[in-house]
Amino acid sequence: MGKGAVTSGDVARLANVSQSAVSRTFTPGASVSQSTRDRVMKAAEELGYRPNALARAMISGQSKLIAMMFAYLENQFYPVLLERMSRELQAKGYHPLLFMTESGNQDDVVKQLLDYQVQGLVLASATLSSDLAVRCGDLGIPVVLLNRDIDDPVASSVTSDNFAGGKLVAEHFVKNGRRRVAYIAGAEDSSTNRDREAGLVVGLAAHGLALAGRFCANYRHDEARDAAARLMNGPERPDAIFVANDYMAFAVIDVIRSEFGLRVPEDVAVAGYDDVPEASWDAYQLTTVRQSTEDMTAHAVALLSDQIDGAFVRPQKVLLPATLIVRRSA
Amino acid sequence: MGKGAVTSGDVARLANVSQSAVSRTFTPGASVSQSTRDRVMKAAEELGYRPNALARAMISGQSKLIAMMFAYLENQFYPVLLERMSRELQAKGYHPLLFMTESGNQDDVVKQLLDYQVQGLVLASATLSSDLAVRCGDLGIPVVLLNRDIDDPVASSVTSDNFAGGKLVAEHFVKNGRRRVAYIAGAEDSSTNRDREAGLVVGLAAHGLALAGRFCANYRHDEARDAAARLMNGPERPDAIFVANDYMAFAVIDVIRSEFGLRVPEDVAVAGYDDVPEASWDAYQLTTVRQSTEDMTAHAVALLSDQIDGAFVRPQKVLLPATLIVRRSA
DNA sequence: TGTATATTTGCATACGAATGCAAGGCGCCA
DNA sequence: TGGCGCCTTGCATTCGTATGCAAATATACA
Repeated sequence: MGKGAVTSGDVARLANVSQSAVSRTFTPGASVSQSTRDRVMKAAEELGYRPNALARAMISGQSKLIAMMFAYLENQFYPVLLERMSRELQAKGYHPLLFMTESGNQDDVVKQLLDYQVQGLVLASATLSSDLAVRCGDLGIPVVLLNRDIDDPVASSVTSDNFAGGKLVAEHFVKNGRRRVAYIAGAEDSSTNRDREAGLVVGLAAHGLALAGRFCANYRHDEARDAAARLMNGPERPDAIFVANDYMAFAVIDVIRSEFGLRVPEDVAVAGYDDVPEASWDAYQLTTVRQSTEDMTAHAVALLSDQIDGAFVRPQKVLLPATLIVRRSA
Repeated sequence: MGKGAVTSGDVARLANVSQSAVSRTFTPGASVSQSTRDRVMKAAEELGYRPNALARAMISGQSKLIAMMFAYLENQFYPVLLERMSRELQAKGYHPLLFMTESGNQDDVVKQLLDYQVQGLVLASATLSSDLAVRCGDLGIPVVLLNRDIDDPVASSVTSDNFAGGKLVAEHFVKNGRRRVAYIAGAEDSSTNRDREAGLVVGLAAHGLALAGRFCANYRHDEARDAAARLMNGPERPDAIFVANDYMAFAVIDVIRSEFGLRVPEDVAVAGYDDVPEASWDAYQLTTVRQSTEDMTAHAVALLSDQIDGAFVRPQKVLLPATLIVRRSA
């Protein structure tokens, strides 16, 4: 049918103007008189014309594409982040190009997204390797890390104050009389995990306590179940467990209740991190540290567009406040 | 630095060949001798050259972009779908462009995605308006509906056998002695919801039963809580509730337990639909109807690429089997 | 060795829109 | 009426790559 093949030339012919006039009509701020603009718009409407974003991107160097890389979406925090980011990018006239990475193919993925002349890159799973970000940053593409950070100053990052968050949990546990506090870690090499654990440890130390146990579950649900079981079977059963994120905390609570027949929080208190929507559900009522996805995405988008607009803007590290949300689980 | 501005011309110059030779080297199936290919590849590597996908798309008409539209990602089923779809598209050399729609902006979104010359469209939330699909289909862009369907034959669709699934639930309830079966609906205008309800009603009728209650919760968690409360407070409290999807079923179980202090399934049985990962978690152990996301996405991608490759391929309606997964909740 | 065929190669052009440049139109003021 | 400046407009070129065509080279076969 229409074949979608309506070009600015077609519109120009129908409106009796040059192709440039059509282009200018669709370019905000270009110099066109009201009368030709009207004629062009009328013709465009009649033909159902819309500017080809690819052609436009080529000549202007503005693809309006932003790449978003995720390693997984199982952890409910990431879909929330993805949805918000996408909406805000769209609102600003950008379009998110989604890339799911696997452990082996990160290099390929980066090459692919560069092929599409993306104007920015958002990395949003905690398990992506750091030198990827550096590589893109070197190519002049703004990079924003969401919910993680790396030492290299080439990339911006938006995280909550994970250290403070971990400390809040420690203090809450101690204040409620918990003495044997264990930690279930995410991935050892993630900054997020490191900081949360450090906050917990420091917070406990302030009251003369040390970790009563620790296992790494790599941000995975099944490994979190194993870790919880091992903690509960250990020589010194903990009376409180801080889990590196909510997603794993749900697994921990499940194990404590179903496999050990114990009560949360009476027998074991559990706290998570993120405050995903599911954390407030009755089945878990999870005490957790909230990081505001609104603020995270708003900052991320602002950082991106600032760097895109003004080449002089430097990458920044944004640290958002962490809030303890006390529910029944601790 | 590099500015990413390495073009095929640069490579050609360094390799002492024409720009065409470079282009052909990077075009599978093009005619290049092994020796020039080697020279080109060496030069390309040296300069860090990669073909500009946008320019390539313009000339070849193959953007390799697939638009994916979602209305929301809260329901855990959609992130799963999104992740799988993205991975499979990537594996086939396509790239997913993500669009989140709101009730008001669907028209804008369609225009935007058309601007990017997408080669296919995946609609994956049950609440998206139907004429979107039709409009794109009319423009010659293959459209695949995931987990929903419309009457118009212009769009392909991949759904599970929702009617059969609803019936399975009815039979399971009846077999276990439930007599007062209620239904909590998704959105009234969604085919998925309609079919699941029809299956339930027919299945009950086969045993001389009628619905003991029914509320619509629009696929929303909070509305599902309200609906559950109203059912439980109603004149004839149900002994079983079929909820149109798992996401709402979790809310229903929460209300039954927390607000009414009743047990699932002893007092009220609950069944959902989708078999999202969370359904198998101990806190809910939700009996549900599984629709295989593997099969759904595999079919969706196959339908898309078939239609893209051969313009003669007709849209198809794929119906996947529905399997009852019996867990503790019913 | 010569001719016929297959393979490579470069040239030139196309894709669709944006934009610098210069020419045209208009109004303003003296 | 002439001269100056501003706003519009069209022409031509550009972005980076793919591809039809014809020329050039290599290969096959007699």
